Amino acid sequence: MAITEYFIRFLQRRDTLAPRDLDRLRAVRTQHVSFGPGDVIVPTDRSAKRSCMMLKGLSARSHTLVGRPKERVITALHVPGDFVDLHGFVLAGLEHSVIATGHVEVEFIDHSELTEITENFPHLTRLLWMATLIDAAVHRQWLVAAASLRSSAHLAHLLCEIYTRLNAVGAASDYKFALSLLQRELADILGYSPIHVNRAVRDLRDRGLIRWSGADITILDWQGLSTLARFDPSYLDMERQSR
Amino acid sequence: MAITEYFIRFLQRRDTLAPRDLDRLRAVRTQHVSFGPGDVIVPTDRSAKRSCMMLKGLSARSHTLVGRPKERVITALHVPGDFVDLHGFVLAGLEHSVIATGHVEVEFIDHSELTEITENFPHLTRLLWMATLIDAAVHRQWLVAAASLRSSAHLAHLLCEIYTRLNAVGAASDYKFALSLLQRELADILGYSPIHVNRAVRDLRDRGLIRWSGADITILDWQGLSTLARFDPSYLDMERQSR
DNA sequence: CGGCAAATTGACACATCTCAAAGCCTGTGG
DNA sequence: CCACAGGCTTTGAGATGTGTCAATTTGCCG
Repeated sequence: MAITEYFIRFLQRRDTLAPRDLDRLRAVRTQHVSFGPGDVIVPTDRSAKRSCMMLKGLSARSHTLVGRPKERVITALHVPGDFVDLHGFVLAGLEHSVIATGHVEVEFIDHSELTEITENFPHLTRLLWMATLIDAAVHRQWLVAAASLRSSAHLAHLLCEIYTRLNAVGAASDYKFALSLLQRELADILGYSPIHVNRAVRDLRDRGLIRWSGADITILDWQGLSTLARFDPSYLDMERQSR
Repeated sequence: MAITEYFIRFLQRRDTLAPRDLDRLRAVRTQHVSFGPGDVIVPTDRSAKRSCMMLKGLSARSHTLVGRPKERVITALHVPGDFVDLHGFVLAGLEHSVIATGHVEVEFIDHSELTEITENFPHLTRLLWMATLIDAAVHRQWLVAAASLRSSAHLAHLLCEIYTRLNAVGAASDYKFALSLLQRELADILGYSPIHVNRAVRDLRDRGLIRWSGADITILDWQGLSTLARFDPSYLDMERQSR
């Protein structure tokens, strides 16, 4: 199988891909694999030999604390087109695992391919680097949100971000999207108890900002939701630029 | 001026630098600049032409929220040897500013030098990439700490991390270090009010874990402090490895 | 000595957590 | 087709954590 077009779209939105780079990307060979809810896509491993890219569904980076194996913190979510554990290629390994929330399809890419790209395709290398740096910018925004927003606004921020990211790769439109996350998992993301997440969901519903039934979410009032969340998408770095 | 030896030590601790790479690094030309408390080292700028490396002191990445210019959130701290805004080289710009806390000395490096390195020194490029990914790993750990630790433990985690990072580059030892941060700034880091930070400081003091007078901190009981914080330094990726 | 900014303390309000129970949905087996 | 079981969602009530406001103390610098 060849590399996902979602990822190529992700890059092309942000810079111009030279034909040579594009050809190299399309020549990357991948292994397609499916996962079900809760499955471990990438285990914590100090010696991974491949990285994975999202094709379908939603995955999460899950951390456990020393001495408290039952508590879990989710530090990132990944949508189609995201190169989920590209950082595992450069770091000595992951300090977290990657899990599927809902049905997920991914493509695995051997690190040998990435090494070859970094040896011979400097511009493409910078774009891969950029992809990991956008992840880092998202981490920072989550830190900002955690430090400055109360529960409803914090949840609202997450919803704005996910919709924007899904929309950017063409995986959502019309302010509707599917979010295969349990309230328990939302709690692990936002750092609240599941009960409190529930109250935040109800609050957004009561304010008429969203409709939420099962996994299907509709944003009824984007203006209201993004204002409440003080959402400013510039951290997603979606401008085209020479890098 | 030449590039700081701190940074070379940072890299050499994590991988072996080929003589050719080491020579290239030493040939990087820099501009040395000093800053005082509160000074802006790097403004929010969509078109920065250089990045900065810490030589002395402590700097912070500072975010402001849309519509609330007085509220500030700090999402990262940088110690000597850190390549603070290396990510500004690959991203379209910074979504935050970098400020000095206390007296700071930095070296600025032109992006043209970095471009040249990424075109001709693939292994060195991967190491620069790695440096930005370690920053991202620190972001994730801050997210974990924010979601799972209460005030004293959260503060304890920050102290453990700073000491470990200072110690790793030889800028602190014997469990003593200088922290040029106001309680107000600690509050912006941890996401608490200054008053609550004060309570956390007192708590750690009362438990006999630290001594803290002015900017000088002594960790009296490393074991106790790191256990309270559930601190596990593996996210700092300090193992030597071929990358 | 005086003046400021930071650190500290106390009292009270608000946000969030925990525990417990009830309601809802969905898949399964009879 | 129905009854049931189990997991998720929703709700309530009381405990704990954290924020705000106001005042006092401390430490530094002119």
